Amino acid sequence: MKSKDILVCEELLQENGYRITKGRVELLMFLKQNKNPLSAGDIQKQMNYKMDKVTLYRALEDFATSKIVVRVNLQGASTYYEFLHKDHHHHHIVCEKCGKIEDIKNCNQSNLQKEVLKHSKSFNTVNSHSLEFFGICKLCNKK
Amino acid sequence: MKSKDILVCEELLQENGYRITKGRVELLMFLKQNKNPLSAGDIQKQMNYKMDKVTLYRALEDFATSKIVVRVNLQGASTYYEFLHKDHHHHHIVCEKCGKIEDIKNCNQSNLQKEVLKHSKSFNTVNSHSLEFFGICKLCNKK
DNA sequence: TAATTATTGCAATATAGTTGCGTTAGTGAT
DNA sequence: ATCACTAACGCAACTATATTGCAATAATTA
Repeated sequence: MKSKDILVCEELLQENGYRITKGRVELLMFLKQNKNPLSAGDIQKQMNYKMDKVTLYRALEDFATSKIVVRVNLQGASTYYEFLHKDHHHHHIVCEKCGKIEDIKNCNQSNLQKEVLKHSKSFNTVNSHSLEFFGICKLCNKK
Repeated sequence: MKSKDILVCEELLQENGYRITKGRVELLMFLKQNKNPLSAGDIQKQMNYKMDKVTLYRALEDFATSKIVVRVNLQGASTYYEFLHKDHHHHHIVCEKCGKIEDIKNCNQSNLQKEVLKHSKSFNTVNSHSLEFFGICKLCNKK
């Protein structure tokens, strides 16, 4: 019998018009179970199911377009990906020494975006925003 | 006689312990006069004074460390750089169609960062944050 | 002016992400 | 079940972004 997680992921794929392939189900499960944002490289290394990087990038691109996953821009070279748990909109704070990431949950999204529109001259639509904090975690500060 | 801009840039270099070289002065002037965040590629193409990309990256790295310039993470492959005009802390909204960038000035920085510390379990220091909005500008919306 | 060393440019390399294309395998219709 | 259609896949090659090592150059200090 299939686990609930598999079923949820398969449904997500179907709802968005994708085929239910082993690779995409595994990828979604992996992202869903991972609390932190992960780069494509992280995913390739850490996921048990192995897929070509091209396949991985194409799947991530599709998932981002369909808003199944969120792209996160932190400092550094690569883009990070995070499963989108609905009604859990959040941001991150990253430790500049050890890379630790914590979620920041209090973000009044619609207020923030309304404020922007109130002050903007040339924009009348805000689709998304990224908000990330950079600092030093308590552990690194002790050292 | 030297322009005021040159003098300001030379002073910035000196204050931060860098040598006053043609390249670094030209680069700082170029960034200072450019209102939008620019990628390393943009800078190489648009700046009259030509420098090797390695030299450029090393200068930008130094300037970011000394907080003479700010690194901006937008969507897309490259890091953007912006001259740091003191007391003009701001963020950006980027048009997802045409790439137009507008500054967003109302950001209560210290409030935002205090809020984060209030809610964070494992952090006690916030050094910086990035906040970028993505949407569609009025012109693109008309089309 | 000489000594010191930051800065520069070149070549090579690393890392992230993309494109083209032929093959494989889900899906929906028969 | 089988077939036709085409999304998804994997490989090779490629592009873009950024970094490292090293020898040459030039800004600064003594």
